[in-house]
Amino acid sequence: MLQQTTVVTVQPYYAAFLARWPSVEALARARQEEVLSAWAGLGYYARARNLHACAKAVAGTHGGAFPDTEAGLLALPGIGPYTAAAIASIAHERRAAPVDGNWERVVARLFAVEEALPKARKRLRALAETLLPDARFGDFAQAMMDLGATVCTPRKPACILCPWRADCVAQAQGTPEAYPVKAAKAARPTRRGVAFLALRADGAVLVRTRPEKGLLGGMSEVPSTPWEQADPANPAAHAPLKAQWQALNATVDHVFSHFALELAVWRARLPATTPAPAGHRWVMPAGFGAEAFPSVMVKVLRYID
DNA sequence: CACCCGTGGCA
DNA sequence: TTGCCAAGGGT
Repeated sequence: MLQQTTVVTVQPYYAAFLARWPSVEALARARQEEVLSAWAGLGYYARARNLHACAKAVAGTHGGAFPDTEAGLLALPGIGPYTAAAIASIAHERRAAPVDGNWERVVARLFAVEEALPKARKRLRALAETLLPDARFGDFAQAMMDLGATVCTPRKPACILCPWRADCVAQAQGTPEAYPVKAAKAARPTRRGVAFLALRADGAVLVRTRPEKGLLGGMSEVPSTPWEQADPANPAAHAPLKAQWQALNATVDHVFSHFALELAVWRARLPATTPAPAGHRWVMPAGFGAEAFPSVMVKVLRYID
């Protein structure tokens, strides 16, 4: 959960997950829809699918115990170099360097690495390994992350408090904030679409499940046109059913990792007897909690009134 | 290797 | 308001 996500954001989700699935076996037995609905709002939903797959792998082929080596951990779904090293060092007290964004920043400043991220990643990792102590690997891993989070911060680092002040090349240069150097980011394009809010007389809303992979994979959504650079040419052609669609005087704005979305909302009211088209289902608001609505869809659903 | 993949808080 | 940033991983 903490991959690219802050502790404050993760906290309530983590507590809810442990309460609902107290063991790896329990999580392995869960259905993916349950896991995704419990993850809804956290983002990067492939993590939820991978976590579930990981639980199944550990419960099934490892007899319920996690591997205790970096290589063994790395073979599990959702566990990459960082997480494998984090578990190996913190849980198993093995000599490993979980190089996260904090480590990268600390190391980049210590050695005044001029190469820009993300290309510098391999170099930073190699430099990080040279810092590893001969004992207390778990403590060291967490100390590095906490040093980056509280002292060697992205802006206004508290160098005066840093135990490595005397060894830090960037500090000696007087420009610690100049590191790590980062490559220019590509501009974030805007995509547009129309969302179709079909409301049945009994209060049910028409919903479908997104494809298993890709953006918001496996999550629930209100049907919509494709999201593309240009305004949708003929939105009605993508409507899930024939109805008196009313274009609302409002748009939903949402920012994803690599594009911004402007979603117009069209709404229609239908008789309580209206059947759900193929691939769709009617869901009462009381059932929304069991759905895996990503944040953008929560915004769309505000226009139910 | 480059790109894809969410969300919310904060300066 | 805009951009940055957060305990990265998969393909």
